[in-house]
Amino acid sequence: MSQHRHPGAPGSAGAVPALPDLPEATVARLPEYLRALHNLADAGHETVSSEGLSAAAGVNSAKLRKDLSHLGSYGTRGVGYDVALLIEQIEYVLGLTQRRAVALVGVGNLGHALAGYDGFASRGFRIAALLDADPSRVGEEINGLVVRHVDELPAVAVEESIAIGVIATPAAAAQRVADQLVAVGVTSILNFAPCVLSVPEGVDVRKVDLAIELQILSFHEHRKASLTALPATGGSALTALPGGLAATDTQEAIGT
Amino acid sequence: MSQHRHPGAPGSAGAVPALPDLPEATVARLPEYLRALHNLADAGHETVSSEGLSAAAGVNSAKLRKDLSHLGSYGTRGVGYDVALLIEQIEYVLGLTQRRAVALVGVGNLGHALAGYDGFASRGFRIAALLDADPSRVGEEINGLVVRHVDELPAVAVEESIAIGVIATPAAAAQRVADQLVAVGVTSILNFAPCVLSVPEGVDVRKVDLAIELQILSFHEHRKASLTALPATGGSALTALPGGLAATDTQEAIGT
DNA sequence: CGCGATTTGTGCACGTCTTCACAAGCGCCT
DNA sequence: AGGCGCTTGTGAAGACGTGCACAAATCGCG
Ligand SMILES: NC(=O)c1ccc[n+]([C@@H]2O[C@H](COP(=O)([O-])OP(=O)(O)OC[C@H]3O[C@@H](n4cnc5c(N)ncnc54)[C@H](O)[C@@H]3O)[C@@H](O)[C@H]2O)c1
Ligand SMILES: NC(=O)c1ccc[n+]([C@@H]2O[C@H](COP(=O)([O-])OP(=O)(O)OC[C@H]3O[C@@H](n4cnc5c(N)ncnc54)[C@H](O)[C@@H]3O)[C@@H](O)[C@H]2O)c1
Repeated sequence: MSQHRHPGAPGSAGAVPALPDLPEATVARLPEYLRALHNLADAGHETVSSEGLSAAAGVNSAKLRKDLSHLGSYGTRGVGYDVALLIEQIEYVLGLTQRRAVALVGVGNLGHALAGYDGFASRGFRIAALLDADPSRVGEEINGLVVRHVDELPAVAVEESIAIGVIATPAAAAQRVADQLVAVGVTSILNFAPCVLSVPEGVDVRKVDLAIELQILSFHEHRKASLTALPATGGSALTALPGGLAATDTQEAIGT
Repeated sequence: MSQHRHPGAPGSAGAVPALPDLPEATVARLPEYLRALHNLADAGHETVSSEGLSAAAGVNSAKLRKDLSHLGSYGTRGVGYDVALLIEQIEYVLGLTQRRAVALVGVGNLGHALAGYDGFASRGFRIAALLDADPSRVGEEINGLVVRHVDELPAVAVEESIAIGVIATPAAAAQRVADQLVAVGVTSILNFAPCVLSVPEGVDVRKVDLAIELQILSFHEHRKASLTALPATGGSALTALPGGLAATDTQEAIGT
């Protein structure tokens, strides 16, 4: 992944392409397709059918075809999609042709883990700065990066052309940090703190909340339990028993 | 119209198995309401209007009312919702009246952070076991819990009545771990590894993928940039101008 | 050169989610 | 008691997302 030509392109031409207006649901799935495609490429596949790719990504094949058709994608009927080309296309649409610089604010428990995560680098991002408010943490070196004080954010933003801010501070500080990020021009924020952030229009915020995920699972556990407590139909019972391992396909995904 | 069973009876008399069949979208928001409610309760509020709660949770008030109406919840017209009662109701529906035991598999970079996270405990869960395949990690104590070998999973599952499994291993090991979890009766899995898991029907899997979140943000960045850029020729329209954007006041506006 | 096998791209119908708008219910004040 | 303002709960409409089913396109082969 060092070359990137064919930016977009059906119309080819040189000018900046009109970015297709993708449905949110599609945008949320493209990264999944991209990951699956990279796996396929590594495995030596040059082309892949919608059936194959959809299986690898855990979605319905018709949905996948529709998603790809939205970005004016090129598949070949009777053959499938060219893996390398599709990777290029998706990376272009997602804006991954340039490696975006990420600033991570809050280098605590979670922040440390994130700072040391190489999944960022391999998927189009560069952690360009670590920031914290705690003087005792400032100066610490993690993974080759030195933690700087959050007050240096304005300088750092310019130095590193920060495009995305990640908030990993306690909830109480999150809004303040978000304000600071917005103030230096950041228009995309990934928030790990369990709280709602207020930001001006034009700024995108995505939230990751662990406890919420668990609580959703808890609901389904609760529901499953309340169902097994009733059924009278003699069917194939099974409750807590392991039984056989008939792991088959099928999804179980829910969008954010 | 029809009489609803008595609302979440924490005391659980004898039979209240019929759990309302909530829309998935609603289920995903309930935890958010719950968090907001706890904040309100801590702040001393005894009641809250749908307007107030929806603002705190970052959603539309009509949506909130419809969500709550689904779980047969009773608010009082002209007054609002009783905060304490609503908390009870939502916790009941989400199955949080019992503290569910969580097994965390993969105590590496991320696993360490999760193990030390107190947001679990305060939101209805108990990390009951830490498991890893690396012998050199087994025996390590984190936050009062000793890391055990993943092969002990069957024993641990019984000892601790594990209800939910969290996978924080590399992607290559995730499917295997999922199979092991399923084999010991776990029917809810939270997966941090960037891969698709195959599980039998009846098992719920939720995935958290950091890179995907960033890539979605990247798309919107790309889109925003392509909109603001017009005449300038080619090249990436890097926007590193902090002073450019409005200073912004930071109130209102929510990212969806 | 044409044919059959294959696979894409999409029209359409259906289900889910969101949002508006408003009647009905509730408490309070006079 | 009656009226008034406030807030819930919900009908209806529309936006959005999903998946089937099939025509159109393409390849390989005889
Ligand atoms: N640890 C986890 O596994 C985990 C999981 C999910 C969510 N979270 C959430 O992520 C956030 C961080 O969790 P954590 O466990 O790392 O907490 P932590 O207390 O270990 O780390 C927080 C860090 O933020 C820094 N900080 C505080 N105020 C700041 C400010 N104004 N500017 C910059 N830095 C500031 C602190 O100095 C500290 O280093 C919390 O909101 C938590 O709820 C954590
Ligand atoms: N570190 C992060 O911030 C971060 C962020 C997002 C996603 N992730 C994902 O989370 C997962 C873990 O990341 P990490 O940085 O902690 O990796 P890590 O290598 O630090 O830790 C992985 C741990 O899993 C253990 N393990 C390996 N195979 C196992 C098995 N079969 N059974 C039990 N344990 C096993 C290893 O011994 C190791 O302790 C990865 O899939 C990663 O992509 C990590």
